[in-house]
Formats: sequence, structure tokens, C-alpha cells
Amino acid sequence: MYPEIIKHISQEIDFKASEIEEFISLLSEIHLSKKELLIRPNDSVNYEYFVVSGCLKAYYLDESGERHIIQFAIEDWWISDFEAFFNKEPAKLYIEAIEDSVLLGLHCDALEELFKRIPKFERFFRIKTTNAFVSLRSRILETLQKSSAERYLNFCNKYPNIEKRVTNHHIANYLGIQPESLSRIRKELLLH
Amino acid sequence: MYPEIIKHISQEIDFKASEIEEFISLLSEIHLSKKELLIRPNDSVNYEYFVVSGCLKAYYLDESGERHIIQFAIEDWWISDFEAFFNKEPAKLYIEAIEDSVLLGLHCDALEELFKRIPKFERFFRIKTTNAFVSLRSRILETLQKSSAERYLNFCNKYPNIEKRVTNHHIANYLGIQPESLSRIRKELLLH
DNA sequence: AAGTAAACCTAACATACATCAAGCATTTTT
DNA sequence: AAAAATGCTTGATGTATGTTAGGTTTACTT
Repeated sequence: MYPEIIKHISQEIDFKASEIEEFISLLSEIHLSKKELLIRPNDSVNYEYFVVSGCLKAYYLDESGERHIIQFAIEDWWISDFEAFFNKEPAKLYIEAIEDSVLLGLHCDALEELFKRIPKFERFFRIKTTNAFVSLRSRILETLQKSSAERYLNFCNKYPNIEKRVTNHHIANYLGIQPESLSRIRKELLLH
Repeated sequence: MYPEIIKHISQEIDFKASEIEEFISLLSEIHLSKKELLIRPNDSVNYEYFVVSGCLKAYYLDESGERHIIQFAIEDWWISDFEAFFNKEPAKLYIEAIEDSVLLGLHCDALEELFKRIPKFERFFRIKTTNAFVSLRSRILETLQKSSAERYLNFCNKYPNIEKRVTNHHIANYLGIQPESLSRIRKELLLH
């Protein structure tokens, strides 16, 4: 039962069977069809979600209706409006399934309880968050430093499995450029 | 002794006096003069640093010698080359004092030990890292979304204490634009 | 199977920002 | 106190990316 997430947590920490069992008991399974919304602005966000299968995007719509993708998630990733989740604020993001997807939701209160009962999970999530923090820092450094073409190539290198599954439109949104610009970049790189 | 950091950790978690004492015993005091380097590329980074007083910048020099500031730190902030620190890799960043500064260094091994002995510190650093993670996400969303002028105004609003203490050159580096462009932005905003 | 929507590409033009260069003011160094 | 370095501003010019528009192909919907 839920071998994906068991493998995922066991990679980082050595849990006892009973601890894993307790963790699993907290999860709720969610099925989403393509284009279905998991979170929309003003929702209260009580869950973070582990992706068992499928592909999703987290994005923000600005005042002028432009879409800005902050995160993709495929198998083995966590996704949520983390700002809303951790700070108990209303959502600002949309989270939408790009493909039919299966998720495991973890409720914030259940998570707090779990931290108290089994501090190893506090450790697990500290390590996960630390890794995420570090990789956001490199993403910022990259946007400060690199040309759009370089960032596009890096994206393809770093996330080949995502690049194959989302449209160029999505990738352009993620990189912070217009789809037309990405098309030009791809033309110059001879990638069509 | 070290009232600043005691206040800092007590704001988040209720520690016993003995726990605080143990924590304090792990810290080493570092004094830096203006322009002195705390970390330079290829250093091994065994410490993260709490700023007691002063002001520092963490930056990357790219191949063409451009400087990109990823973080400022003033009183009450933590600073390090976190990627190098957490992943035990050689540093890629410079960390330099903008003013004479006093720091408290926390060694990675001491920190690991502390986590084992007092899990509340694991909790403390999980919460700190989570907050940092969330604010990096908004920083990314902001660079995807907003004009340079808007980002400059946001910076001034969000970090008035930093804005007062660093040069416009530094702020431009942080925002990812040229100092000349920032000067023009300020002119249009009538801020000289 | 036909109709519609979405994805992708291309081109012409507009614009924000970078680049290069110079000058003045302020701070730091000697 | 003089000299040097740094910070800030301004102008002229270049370039990458945005904007608008149109067209082709592919995928989805009925």
C-alpha cells in the first residue's frame, strides 16, 4: 500500500514499520482529472500533497491575467500553496492537474501531531525543506545570472522528465518569458 | 550573554534554561571588519552564522565578473553559503562584511549533535527553514511578475533597514539590474 | 468526421534594460 | 591635505524580449 511514498520517506530516514504505518494512516488519496483544480485562490489550504502519479502545475495569475508558474510536480514531488499552508493564509495560487493525477494529501493538524509523536518526521521534513530551500536559492541565482536561452537549456537538463510532459507554453511561463520568445530561442538552438 | 540570539530562538520555541545554555555553548564569536571576507569560493563551509551586529552580503561572481547578490544579512538574520553548508560541498559564494560585524558561528557537526540531543532545535530550524523557503518562493514569483521599478519599491518596503545601509549599487545587484538602470528608475520615481 | 480549441511558429514593430562613456560628488586611503 | 577610489547620474546607442497579429499543425470535443 502506497509503496511510492514509503520508498520516498525511507530514502532519507530509517523508520520502523510501525512509524511508517502511522504515517500512512494519515494520508488521504485524491484523484484528479486533467485540467481539474486542486487549489484556487482564497481556498484555505489544509493539505500538502505527494504526487503518486501524474503531473501538476502551481501558478499565479497577476492583475493583467498573465500566468506565472512557480512549480511543476510529477511523481515523487510534493506540491501545495506552501505559503498558505504554512502560514494558514488564504491561497493565492492555482494548482491544476496537467495530466490525470493521483495524490496523497497530508493534513496540517495531522502533521503537527505526527511531529510531536515521532520527532523523526520533524527531521524528515526539515531535511526536505532544507533541500527545497537550497534549490530555490540556486533558481534565484540562475535568474539573476543567466540568459533565457541558458535557463531553458538548464531546465531541460535538470528536469528532462518534466520537459517531455508539459507544453513549451508552460515552460516559458516557468522561465518568466513569453512563449514567442521561447520559440525564437528554440529556433536559434535548432531544437524544433 | 548573547541576549540577541537567545531572544531570537525563544521567539519561536519555549526552551528550558539548560537547553539554551547548551545551545549557547556551541557558538563561536566572530568579528569582521568592513570589506573582510567570511567565505570565499572553494572554502569548505562548516558554519552557519547568526548576525549579532553589522551588515553582510552573499554574492556570486559569474564568468564575466558580474556580481550577483543573493542575500543581505543584518542583525537577527542567518547567513552562510547554505548550499555548501548543507550539502558539504565547496563554497561557490563570497560572503563579505559591508560594515564591521559580529557573528555567532554554529558548526554543522555541533548542530547535528544538538538535533539528536534536543529535538526541539530540529523543530526550531525546520520552522526557520520553512519560513525562508516560503519567502524565496515569493521572491521568485515577484521576479517572474513585476517590473524592476515595482521590485525596487517592494525591496524598500520590505527591508527598509537594509535599504538605508547598503548602496544603490548593491540593491541593483540584488534586484538583478544594472546600477544605471536603478538610477533611472529612481529618477522616474523622484527619489533622489 | 467535422468543428473547435490549443499549441507552436514566424514576422514586424515597440520597449525596457544593458552597454559604453563621461562627469561630478562623496568617501576612503595615503 | 592631496590623491585615489567609489558611488551616483546622465546621455547615446544596441539588443533581447515583449507585443500584436496571422498562419499552420495537432489535439480535443461533439
